Amino acid sequence: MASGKYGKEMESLKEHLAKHHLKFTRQRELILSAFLRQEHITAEAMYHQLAKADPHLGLATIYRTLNLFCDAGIAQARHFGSQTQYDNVSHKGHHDHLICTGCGKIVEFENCEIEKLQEEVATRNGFTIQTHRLELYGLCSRCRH
Amino acid sequence: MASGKYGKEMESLKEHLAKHHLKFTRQRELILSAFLRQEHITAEAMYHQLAKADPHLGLATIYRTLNLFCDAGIAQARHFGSQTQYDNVSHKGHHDHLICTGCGKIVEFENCEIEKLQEEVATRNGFTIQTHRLELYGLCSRCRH
DNA sequence: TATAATTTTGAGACGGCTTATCAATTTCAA
DNA sequence: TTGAAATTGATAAGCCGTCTCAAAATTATA
Repeated sequence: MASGKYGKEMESLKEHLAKHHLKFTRQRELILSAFLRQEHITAEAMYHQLAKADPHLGLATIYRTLNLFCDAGIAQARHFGSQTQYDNVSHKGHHDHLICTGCGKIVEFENCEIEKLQEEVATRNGFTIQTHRLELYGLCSRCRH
Repeated sequence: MASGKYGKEMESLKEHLAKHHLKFTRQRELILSAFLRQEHITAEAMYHQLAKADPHLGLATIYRTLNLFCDAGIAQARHFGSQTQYDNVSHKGHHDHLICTGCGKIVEFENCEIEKLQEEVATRNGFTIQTHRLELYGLCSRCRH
């Protein structure tokens, strides 16, 4: 099965495409393969990164495709400064962000206890968690001075 | 003392103005009074809200002033969607959100244990938290069936 | 108080990031 | 294979926030 090539993300994408009568294209496959190698990336960065693989790939297509990934639950958009970061949910599943409001530095962290408490909160409210977003904004040690 | 009218925020602002040789203006007072009534607001929303009080107040002035509040520690900018939300720092009773990906239902919750763990994570990484954002995405009990 | 120096304002121009448009191309089901 | 439907690339358009600058307001100085 060709779709096994990129693992569960490809499955998620194909499922989403089928469900919404969308098509599987060369560009979408290319962008997915590149995206899965990242923890998070901007559309612009991906545009430059893929310029060699396909010089004609348009920036609009990258934006559209990354947004498609968000709809399919593979990516998650995060706004910082004036740009949008597209996070790889599979990497992210267990890592959240500490974001310095001074210099923009981003530190990733994991905390099982927090995740466990999140599950409890969800269960208490009758929810089944699919994904989450936790961002702590503050000043890093350097910017505090 | 006239500056007591809006409490400690006015003190913070005047202190900041004095320190940086900036001036206290009618517009800054107006915008501060409106800002303090909000938990968070966008520049655009404030523009419309103040249109009656002062039809000539410019949008640029609102942006400049909200950014000034950030510098003075009264407000905190946070990017949400394509817009910037200016959070009122003095309102720290912030709640987090459970969001149903099926029907869009939003449930607010608070969890002190999670907050405590967040503080720990931040401290361990040398950060001082100013604010945070926690969103749990999943299916509510109704949408799961 | 009058005057001078400095800052702020408002209106609109501008720039960066993202989305919309549309003709040509590609995909996919029949 | 064929035709309907979706996608693409190029670029125009849009949105948000900042910058510019002359006029106005505020503060310091005399």
